[in-house]
Amino acid sequence: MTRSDTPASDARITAVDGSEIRPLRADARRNRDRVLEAARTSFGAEGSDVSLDEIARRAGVGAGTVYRHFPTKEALFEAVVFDRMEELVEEACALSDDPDPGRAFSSFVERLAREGARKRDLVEALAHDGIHLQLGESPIVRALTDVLAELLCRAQRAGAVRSDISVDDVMAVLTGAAYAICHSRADDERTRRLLAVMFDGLRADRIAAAV
Amino acid sequence: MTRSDTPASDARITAVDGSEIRPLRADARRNRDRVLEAARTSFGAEGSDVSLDEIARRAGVGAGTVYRHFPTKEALFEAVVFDRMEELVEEACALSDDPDPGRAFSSFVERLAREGARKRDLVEALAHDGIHLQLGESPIVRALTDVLAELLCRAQRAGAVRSDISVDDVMAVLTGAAYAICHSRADDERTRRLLAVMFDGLRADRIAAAV
DNA sequence: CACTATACGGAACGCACGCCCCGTTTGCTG
DNA sequence: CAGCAAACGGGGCGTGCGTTCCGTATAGTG
Repeated sequence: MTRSDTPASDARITAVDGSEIRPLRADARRNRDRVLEAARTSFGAEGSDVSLDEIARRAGVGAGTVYRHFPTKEALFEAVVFDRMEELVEEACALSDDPDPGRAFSSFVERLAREGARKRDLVEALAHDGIHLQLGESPIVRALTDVLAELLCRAQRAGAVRSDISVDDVMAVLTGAAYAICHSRADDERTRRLLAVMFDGLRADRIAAAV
Repeated sequence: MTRSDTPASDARITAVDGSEIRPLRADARRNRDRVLEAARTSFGAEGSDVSLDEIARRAGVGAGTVYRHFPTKEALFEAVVFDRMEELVEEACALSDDPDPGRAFSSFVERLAREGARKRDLVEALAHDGIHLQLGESPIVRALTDVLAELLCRAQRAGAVRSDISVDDVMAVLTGAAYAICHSRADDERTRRLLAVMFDGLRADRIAAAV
C-alpha cells in the first residue's frame, strides 16, 4: 500500500508525493488490498519473477485491476518491499533506546536476516538483483540504512561489534546471509549455525589478519 | 567443453557418458570453443539470464550452431559451470597435502568465494538459483563437495575452524559471501572486509552463544 | 430508483526468448 | 578436383509475460 498502516484503515489515500487523492470506492480498496496481499505472498516466496497474471489469479482479480492500482509490475514490487522495510524500520526504532547496544544491534540484525531469508523480494531489493528498483536510493532504503547505522555505531562504541566495518558492509553481510539461508534449503538448525557464523564474524574481539 | 582440458587439445571427443564419438570437423570444433568462451564470459558477468541469441552473437555464430553443440540452453550453462568446478577441484586437490590444514582450507575458501564473486553462474549453480541444474547432484558437484569436506575436516581437526559446522554449511556461507560481494558493487576494500568477517566467523575460537 | 463516474475482467497486443528447420556453404576424403 | 557428409546461419514458430483496451458491472449519490 502506498500509505495507510493496516489494510482498509482509512478511506482516504495519500499518494507517494503526498498529494491528497479522492478516496477509493469500496470494491476498489478491497481489491487493492487483495492484490497487495497476493503480491506479498508471491514475491516473498518466489521473488520478483512470479508472473503478474499469477498474482492477479491468486488475488481473485483480473490483470487489468492490478494495473489500475499499480502502473507497472515494478511498482507493485516496490510497494511490497517498501511495506516490509517500513515495518523493519519501525522495529529498529523501537530498539534504539535499548540499554545494551550490542543486544539491540544483534536483535535487529537477526530479525533482518531471518526476514530476508523468508522473503525473497527483500533480498532482491537489498542486493539490487532481479527487478531494478528505480528508487534504489529511496527514502525507505535510506531510513533503513540510517537506523541500522545508528544501531551499528552504538554497538561499535560499546565494543560489541568490530570497528573496521561500515553500514554498507553490514547490509552486504546481511544480504549474503539471507540469500544463503533461503537458497540452501536451510532447516532451523542450519539457519542457526549460519547466523552464528555471521555473528561471530561481526564481533569485535580477535579481528583476524586478512588472509 | 564436455571434456578435453584446453580448447582444441585433441580432435577426438568423449561424450558425457564416456562413449567415443567421431572427431569434430575443424570448423565445428572452433565454433564450439568460441561458443563456450562467449558463454563463460556472458554467464559469468550476468548469470543465466543472458539470452542465447546474445551469446551466439558474441561468439560470432548463428543460434543454430549453438544448438548443434548443446542441445539446450541449460546444457550450455551446465557445461560452463562444470568447467569452472573442474578447475576448482583441481586447485583444491593441489592443496590437499599442504602441511598447514588451516591455511589450505582458508586458501581454497577464499579462492572459491572470490571466483563466485566474479562468476555469477557459479553462485547460481551453488545456490540452486536461476536455471535448475538437472545434475544438481552431478559428479562434479559431488567432487567439489568432497574435496572441500576433506579440507574442512582437516582444518577442524587442527583446531583452525569451528567444529560445529558441516560442508554444506560452509558451501552455504561461501555462496552467501560470493553473492554479497558481487551484488553490493564491492570494491577491493569491501571485498576484503567481507571475507574477513566470513573467516572470523568460521574460526574455531570463541564460538559465540547463539543470539 | 435512476444515473453516472468508477472499477472490473479478460481478451488482445507486442515483444523477447528458447528452440527448430532448411537452403546453403564448407571441410574432408578418394 | 569432385562429391558428399557435416556444419552453418538466420528466419520462423510457439510460448509466456508485461501491458493495454474496452465492453460490462456496480458502488455511490440525489
